[in-house]
Amino acid sequence: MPVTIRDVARQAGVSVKTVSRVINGDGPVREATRQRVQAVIEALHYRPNAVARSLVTRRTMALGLLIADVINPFFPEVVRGVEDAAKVAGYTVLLGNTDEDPVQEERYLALMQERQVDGLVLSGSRAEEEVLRQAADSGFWMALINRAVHHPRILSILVDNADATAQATSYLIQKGHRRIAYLLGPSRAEAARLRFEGYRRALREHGIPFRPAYVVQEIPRIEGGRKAMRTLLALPSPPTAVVAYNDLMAIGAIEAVQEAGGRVPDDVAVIGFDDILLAAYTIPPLTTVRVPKYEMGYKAAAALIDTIKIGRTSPRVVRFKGKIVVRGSA
Amino acid sequence: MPVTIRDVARQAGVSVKTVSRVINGDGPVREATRQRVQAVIEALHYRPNAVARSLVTRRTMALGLLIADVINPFFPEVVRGVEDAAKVAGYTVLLGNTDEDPVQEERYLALMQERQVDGLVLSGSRAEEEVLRQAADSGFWMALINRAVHHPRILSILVDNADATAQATSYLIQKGHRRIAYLLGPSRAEAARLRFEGYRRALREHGIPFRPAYVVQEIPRIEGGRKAMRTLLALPSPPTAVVAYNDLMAIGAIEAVQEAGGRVPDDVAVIGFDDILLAAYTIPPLTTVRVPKYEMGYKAAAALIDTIKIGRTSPRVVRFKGKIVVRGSA
DNA sequence: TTGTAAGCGTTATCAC
DNA sequence: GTGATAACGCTTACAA
Repeated sequence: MPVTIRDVARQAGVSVKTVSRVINGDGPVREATRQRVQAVIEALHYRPNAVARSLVTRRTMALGLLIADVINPFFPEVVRGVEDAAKVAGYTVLLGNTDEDPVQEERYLALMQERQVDGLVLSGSRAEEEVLRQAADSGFWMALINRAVHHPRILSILVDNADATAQATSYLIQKGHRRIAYLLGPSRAEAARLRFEGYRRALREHGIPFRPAYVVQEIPRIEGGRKAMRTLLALPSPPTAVVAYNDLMAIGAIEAVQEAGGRVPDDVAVIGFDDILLAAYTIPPLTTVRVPKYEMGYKAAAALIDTIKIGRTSPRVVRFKGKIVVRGSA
Repeated sequence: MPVTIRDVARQAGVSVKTVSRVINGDGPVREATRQRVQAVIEALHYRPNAVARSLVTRRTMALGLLIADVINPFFPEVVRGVEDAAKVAGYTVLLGNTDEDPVQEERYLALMQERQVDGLVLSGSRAEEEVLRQAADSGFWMALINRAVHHPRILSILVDNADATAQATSYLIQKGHRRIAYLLGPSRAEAARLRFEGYRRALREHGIPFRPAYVVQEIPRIEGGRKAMRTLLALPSPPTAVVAYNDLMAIGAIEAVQEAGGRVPDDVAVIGFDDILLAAYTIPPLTTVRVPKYEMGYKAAAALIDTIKIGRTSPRVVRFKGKIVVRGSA
């Protein structure tokens, strides 16, 4: 039988309310009483039951965290950022992997609501906007990383996807490239759309015509990048440079070029996005856009917690800047 | 105001118990009643409050998961394994990073108990054995990954650290190496002791004298490996091969050799442990011992859940085999 | 097949 | 300063 607040009260010869006061350090308690209660708490190894507390306070001091997949090297840093911010504020994190599957994400969303988490951080979210809106309407606080949804209970933590990709593309153009391809990510992802937009904008600004054949969409993994690059290489006039939706695809692209007997960056320059750990270790090391993943996770959780505390989102959107990291692939 | 089981009952013109029966699909309910209740549940968007349920059932259907650090490439796969097994069984995962710090780990342990998780999975655990024992004594179920503690409520999920390292060392010996160094991990880690033991055993079995100067202890990161290797390289008679506690140290060692103008594996052969994603992408790609991280995480959670269900650990220890993956570094 | 009442372990209300 | 007592939203006897 676990020891309860009642046991402590009885043992200390006080009421439960007094014990509660001692635990939470709120209401007034005579010092002598406090010490006596404290002693009993330690003697009995009493631990307050957070479940019972949550039932009455209506707060679980827990945050849900839904990510696409921890094994995907983009997410661990986000997770760590969220966890650190949560810890600082006394919150616990409930983790779920959604595999970029709207159905799984929605299922988890419902689960998190049942579990009464005080707020939810979503990274790699692919659920229908309507579903997110509905959850928010029902009183749920959310922070979206790399996705924007305009709603008074939804916070968005963004990186300047379009600008950063435009910069990366311009960088290639300045290096003399004209035949620049784009490896497109999943169309459900807002980030994918925005990055692609940045690519097109840079082309436009430099007066380089957009060629649909230079855009290949694939799954945002190494295999996807490899496959996409093979397609591009088979073109009558293959590109001399490639901008990828993310590092994983970029790495796959490098592999495909090398498999085909080409050299990177001499034959084909490759530039990625995210700056995952692996990026520094490929051959050649990947030139990419660094996304402040940890910081974004931290900020998402910290801002969400603030939001919950004050009862409104302010600010509604936080923007981070991506930064080109020039290494060997472009 | 959130809608409760009472609201549903009132609206459907039945008792709360009947609604409860419909939700949980237990007791007998007339089909017509069931449908009526179900309709009201949907109309009202009713979601049972898991906190209230947990308070009375005394089960949270939640597992705690304490790891050293999600950013350390060893852990994401473990996390994913745990999460997948938990999901299958209807459990939720509460995540915590302990940074291999006993103090933080113990703090989390207490927190998880307050939160009433049904069981706890620990990977990269560094808490005092006494602390774990005490938690177990107080009725807490635990699964330890890569650490053995003999206790009726503690499950251990192990990889054959000693054997696998002995194999790796023997592999080097068979390749003709005689001056083989060892990069030792954190002495608090049981895995570190066991792997080191395997190294010594292999040496002994092949009649190669053990040289203390060939053992360097460092933090189990890339920097640690680099530092340790530099020390070894400065020896009057430096080793021609190195076995590392983990891949991160091995990667650092490779870097140190190359920095010093040496070639891997020609001048110094390097062999790691774990087989993290990065291992396949270093130059040269790392020869290492593959540890079934995902499987160990999955098994830990699955076995823990079984254990909770039947009320006893059976079996008490699960052993996995490491397997040498020969790539380019040895 | 359905309902009533008690109680899970806390905190909140309001009196003393 | 301190203590009864009523919630919180649900499940579990036990009745009906």
